[in-house]
Amino acid sequence: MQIKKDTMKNALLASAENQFLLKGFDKASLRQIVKEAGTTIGNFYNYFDSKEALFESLVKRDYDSFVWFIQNHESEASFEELLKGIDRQTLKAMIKELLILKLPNFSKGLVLLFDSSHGTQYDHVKSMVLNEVKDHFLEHLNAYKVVTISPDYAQIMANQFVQGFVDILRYYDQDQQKNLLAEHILFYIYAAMAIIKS
Amino acid sequence: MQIKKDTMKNALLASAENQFLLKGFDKASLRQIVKEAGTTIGNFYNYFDSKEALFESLVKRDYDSFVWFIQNHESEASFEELLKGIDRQTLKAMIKELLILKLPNFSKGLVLLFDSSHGTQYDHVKSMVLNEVKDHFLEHLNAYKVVTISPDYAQIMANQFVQGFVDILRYYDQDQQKNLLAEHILFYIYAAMAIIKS
Amino acid sequence: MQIKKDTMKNALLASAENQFLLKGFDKASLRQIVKEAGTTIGNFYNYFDSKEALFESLVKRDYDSFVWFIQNHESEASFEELLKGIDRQTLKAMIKELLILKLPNFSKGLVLLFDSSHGTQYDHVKSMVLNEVKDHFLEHLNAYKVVTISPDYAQIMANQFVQGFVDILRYYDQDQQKNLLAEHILFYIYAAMAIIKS
Amino acid sequence: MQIKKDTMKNALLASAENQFLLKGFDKASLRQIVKEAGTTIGNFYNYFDSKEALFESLVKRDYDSFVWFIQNHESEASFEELLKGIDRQTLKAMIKELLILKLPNFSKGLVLLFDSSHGTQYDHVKSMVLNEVKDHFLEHLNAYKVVTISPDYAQIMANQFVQGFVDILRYYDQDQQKNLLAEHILFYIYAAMAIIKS
DNA sequence: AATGAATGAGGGTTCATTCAT
DNA sequence: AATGAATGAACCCTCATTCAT
Repeated sequence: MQIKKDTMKNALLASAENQFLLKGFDKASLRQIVKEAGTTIGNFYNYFDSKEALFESLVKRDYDSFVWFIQNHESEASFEELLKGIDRQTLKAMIKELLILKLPNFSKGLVLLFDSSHGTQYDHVKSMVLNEVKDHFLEHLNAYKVVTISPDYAQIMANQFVQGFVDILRYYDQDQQKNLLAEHILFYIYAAMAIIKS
Repeated sequence: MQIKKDTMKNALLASAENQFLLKGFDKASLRQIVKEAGTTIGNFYNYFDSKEALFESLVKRDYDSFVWFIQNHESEASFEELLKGIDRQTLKAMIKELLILKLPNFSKGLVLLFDSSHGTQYDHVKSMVLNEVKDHFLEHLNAYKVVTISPDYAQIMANQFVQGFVDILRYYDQDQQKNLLAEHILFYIYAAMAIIKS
Repeated sequence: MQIKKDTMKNALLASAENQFLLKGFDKASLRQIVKEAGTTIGNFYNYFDSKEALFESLVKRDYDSFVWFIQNHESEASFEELLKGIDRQTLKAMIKELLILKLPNFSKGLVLLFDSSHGTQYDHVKSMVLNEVKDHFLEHLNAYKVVTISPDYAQIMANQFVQGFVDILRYYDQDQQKNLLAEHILFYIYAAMAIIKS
Repeated sequence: MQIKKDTMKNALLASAENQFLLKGFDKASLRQIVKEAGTTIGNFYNYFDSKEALFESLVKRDYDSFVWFIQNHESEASFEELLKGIDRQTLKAMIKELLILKLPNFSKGLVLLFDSSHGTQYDHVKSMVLNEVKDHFLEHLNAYKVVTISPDYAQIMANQFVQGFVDILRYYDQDQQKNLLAEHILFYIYAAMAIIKS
């Protein structure tokens, strides 16, 4: 019984993830989700209380991981030190190691959270994170008295950074994610350094 | 009760722009749009043939400008030459001048085109442009034999670049746009140069 | 002024006749009618009080003629006498002459009255006439003690007869109408005679 | 509140048949249909995919039967032979037997098909059949060198014949249909013979 | 005489959710 | 655990009609 139940629940979660990623929360239709999972509308409500609860199920674990990460990550002040005279390849390897150590393993939940949550209680998460990231950027830039980047563009930069982050989670599996994330972070570090030196 | 034609039409266009930007084409409801414009659904159809025609009205001019720009812009090969020994401030000024000369004045239409057109005939525009930009990036990178950036990340970079571009158009008025766009382009040039040199 | 007014009114009547014949009263749209007449919805109401009044204008004269004809036509008892030994060609010519003398000149108004009046006050006309014709048929058949035709079929026959009558008015101009109507009546006379004799 | 599935579906089909016969496909409203069936619009879509699918449900079987009949009916050339010297009663009995053998049992579907299908995919059926019947008439008339019936009137005759056919299906149950159809056909045979002999 | 803006009711359809079975 | 019937609100759109200009 228990096994049977989980099979159905997982099928629903899988087709929901697919539909939510494809169309977003609001435009994904329950009818399509249950059809893809091979069951009926009525039965769906034996497993989840609502469409929103279904979304929450997909997102909760990643959301919690993410909140934990945000609250516990230490400043990567060390990064700047690493920059002196270290070649690109080595630096990238170090970043990757750090990511593997510190970054939780995210699944598609985080993508849903950022790009498909319009209409849910998680609606605000993306803009919250964006602000966080923007402040982080501004802090670093101020530390180096980089007046060459306007606060306006810092906001835009933050949005781009997050967009890249989400794209990596969206389109690549966990093997490739850490690699691309390292490349991603490196891109911003190099860019920042180049501007600082200019 | 009789309102001059253009007044009502503009009110409809304004509230439509607002709603489309907020919720996207599909999720924006005519009822909300006409309510915001202070009229009724029936009257809406005295001004526009359909919801899609309304969207097109908001988007057409920018779309045409954009297509013209894409087809007529010359390669900015000159950019690379400019990099040798020119200081940041001067370079940014030069880019800004180029933008003022070559880039059409876009309004929010382009933002709608890129971020709110799901469900319309312009659905495909964003992915087309993304591909174009990605190819452009790959071309430049290949020219310098930059093997340090993976093709996968080039795609992600393209998406970020466009995202930044759209954000600038979305949140800033035309006075600030050219300035921020110059900063935006400069950011990618510096980043690219730093990576090439690494 | 007067001339101008009539021109517009006639244009409206013409396009209305066209649309009503094409789609029937209910499904013909005022928008299409005024468009075809080269004017606007608002202006339409300077000429007619309502859609129904427009229909009435098209139908009134024929309706009155028809009512007058129904009430004043004498029994064509003479028809039966004519049958004895008269050849077809002569008979048809005589019927045609009678039609020319007695039958009003109908335009498309009668067609509208019969086949396009669903939703108007003339809705009932067709069934009224059908009953009249059916009774007429039954009367003649009873006179000859024709038990070979069931009352049920008399009703059906009446409907067919009227259908043929309307088709002739609908698809042919006034030159051909009298000719075809004679052929039509002759058809029923011959059929009746054949059955009586059988 | 739960009604067994077939009960509701049949109620919907019944009220739909009623409304379609009364007003035709386009003018019949789903709201009225569901009201008559004692349910709601939303529930209607649990039973049928669309208004058109509902119509198709009412019409499909008769349409298929009819197409089969049209394609497989052999020329009734034998009819003419039967005419020589056979009395009316016997002839009618023979026709009726033939109908019972060869003609499918039609319900109201065929009536809908002919008289209420404007706006559906079956829109063309009636005019197709009319042409078929007209050609059939012309063929027989030509065979006997009947120049006394004009091609114009053959068309009108065809329309009347079909009208009678549909009326019989519309207003009578299956017991009476075959009987009246025999009478109907006989009427046209006698009429034709009388004209030929004239 | 003419325009077209404004209204309100109704058209077919989709949706998430509830509930009897 | 599973079915799908039932609900009611919302979707985009069309209609005849009214009225200010």
